[in-house]
Amino acid sequence: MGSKKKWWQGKMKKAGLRLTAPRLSIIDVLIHSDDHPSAEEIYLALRRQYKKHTIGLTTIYRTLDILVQLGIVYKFDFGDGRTRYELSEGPNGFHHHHHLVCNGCGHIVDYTDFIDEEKELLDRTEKGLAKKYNFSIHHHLIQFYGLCEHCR
Amino acid sequence: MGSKKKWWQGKMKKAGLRLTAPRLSIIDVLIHSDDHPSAEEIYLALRRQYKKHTIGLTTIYRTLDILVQLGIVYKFDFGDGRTRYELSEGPNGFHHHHHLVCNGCGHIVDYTDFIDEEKELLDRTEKGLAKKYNFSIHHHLIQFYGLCEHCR
DNA sequence: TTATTAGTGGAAACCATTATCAATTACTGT
DNA sequence: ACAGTAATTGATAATGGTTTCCACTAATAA
Repeated sequence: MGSKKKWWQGKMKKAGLRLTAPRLSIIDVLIHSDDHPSAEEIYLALRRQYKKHTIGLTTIYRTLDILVQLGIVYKFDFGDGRTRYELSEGPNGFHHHHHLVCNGCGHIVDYTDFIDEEKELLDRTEKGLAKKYNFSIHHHLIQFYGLCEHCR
Repeated sequence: MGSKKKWWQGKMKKAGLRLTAPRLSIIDVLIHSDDHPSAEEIYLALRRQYKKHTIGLTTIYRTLDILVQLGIVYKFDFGDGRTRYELSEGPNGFHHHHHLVCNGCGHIVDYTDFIDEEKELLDRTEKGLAKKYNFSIHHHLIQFYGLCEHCR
């Protein structure tokens, strides 16, 4: 076993941030979550996990902000009034996907189909936009909205 | 000049909604706006316009909700803590665009470049997703995030 | 016109997020 | 290991965008 470092730890260290227990726990929740928890959902998950010492909601929000800044976490608004979060890469590497949102029940599908074609076009678009509008582009967001079979 | 009906009026009528003065005013603000006003900005614009009778903020929110339901208006979250709105079609037809958002100052560029290529791929993706996940897809959202030249 | 129903808007409530600040904790150099 | 120092935490209070309530008004139907 080599010294397999968790990829986000390097980023945090480099930014001069401490690897505190709350921060690591929050990332841990995100790793073990297969959807897009809100700050409160993360808070509740941590409460369940560590009965004794609760991590304050304030800390959750603060930490998520930091992680978003560092690009470790992505931030989404699916229109249900709360911000939702997900890890930008899976625990052991990249796993890019986009979202399909049901306007009826709020159900969200993470799809990876078509990602390659999309990615190719997005890269091209990104370069074009960056040049024309003099932006440095860091990331993009694609969502499709509609109704799932149950809400049809 | 034929009987050129405002396209949204048909949609509203068909939905059994009344074409009241407040509703028409709100759409009017959207028509004459070249950016993405929030509910409050629309409220203030109307206040400026009609000194006498103010249209309540409640009505603005309610009406926007309805217009979003009907697909007359699109709803966006650019991450500045308020929901923003724009007409889904220009006053006399279609004018599809996507958004480029500066994370520094919040400046937003509406771009139409690359839209054709994007559209072609999106249509294809949309069909594929609809079939595979059994969704009926109504619309999509694409945003690029980065830093503009001033915030670089 | 009257009856009926849809729409309005001020005030109060709601609730996700942010600011405050005293107490705690992680890292540094010794 | 230890103390010094600056970053971090978290309970509480405040903020602010959005919704709810509900009595009043305006539009359509009979």
